[in-house]
Amino acid sequence: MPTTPLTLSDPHPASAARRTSCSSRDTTLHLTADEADRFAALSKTLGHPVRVQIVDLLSRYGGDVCVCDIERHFDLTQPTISHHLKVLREAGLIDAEQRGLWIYYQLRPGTLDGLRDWLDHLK
Amino acid sequence: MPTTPLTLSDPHPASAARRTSCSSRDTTLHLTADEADRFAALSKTLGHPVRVQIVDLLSRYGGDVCVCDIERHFDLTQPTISHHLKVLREAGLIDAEQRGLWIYYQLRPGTLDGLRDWLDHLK
DNA sequence: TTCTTAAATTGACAGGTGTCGATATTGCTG
DNA sequence: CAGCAATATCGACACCTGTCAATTTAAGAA
Repeated sequence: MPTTPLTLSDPHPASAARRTSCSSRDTTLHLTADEADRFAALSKTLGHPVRVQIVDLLSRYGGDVCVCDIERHFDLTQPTISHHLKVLREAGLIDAEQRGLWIYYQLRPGTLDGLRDWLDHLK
Repeated sequence: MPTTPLTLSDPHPASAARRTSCSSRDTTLHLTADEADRFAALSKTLGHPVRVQIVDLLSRYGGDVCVCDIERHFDLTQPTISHHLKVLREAGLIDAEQRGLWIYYQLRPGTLDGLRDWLDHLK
């Protein structure tokens, strides 16, 4: 029987003076789960180069941009572009408006504000 | 035989005055493929709430944070946290430094600058 | 009403992602 | 050296993603 009991349950015993110790800082999370989920979802939406280009295009050409003006820039089929637009729409980043046969897209203002602010204040 | 030939090949004929037309703006992409790829890759890396929290934690606690101080905040197994750290490492967002048995992580400065600037100048 | 065109939807498929349990690696300690 | 503790890696598996061809939907135009 050992004279000193095994302290298997405590990974950072203050009593273990011999140990170099990992300093074990008393960190706490400062983002809520909801904030982290939201930032992650928005980031994921921007996680494809075609969607990055579409967002950039809509940003630069302000008003409304027709789907056919988006499609022409990419070497992808029409359903694939339509899929990326749907991903952006469902994330709340862009809005669609139908005029006649055509559908125009525009950036929805404000959606990226939270993510942008978080990135701006990092480090 | 029709007197007016079918113009199947031209989706936006200037001659079709009767047509409302989608205005067909002369848009061009302003991001290079490399920039879009880079922003997308970084965004993808931030596309998981656990990685968002890890980045935020490392940002707030400046210096070095031990893996065990990261793990305690999540209800996930050690290999899963290790996986997320690897994803962040391989994207160049964080750096690891071993001291004794422990491994300390820190945010690598500058990696997110391009993405941040892009977001800042959107719209 | 029928035709045409723009865009969305569907279904399929290959490849990627997140998670875990099990195992390996590495460094300290006795 | 042997044992232990912190972290990484491996292998498996369910689920998600990007892409395309085929089809559908919806809005003019004839």
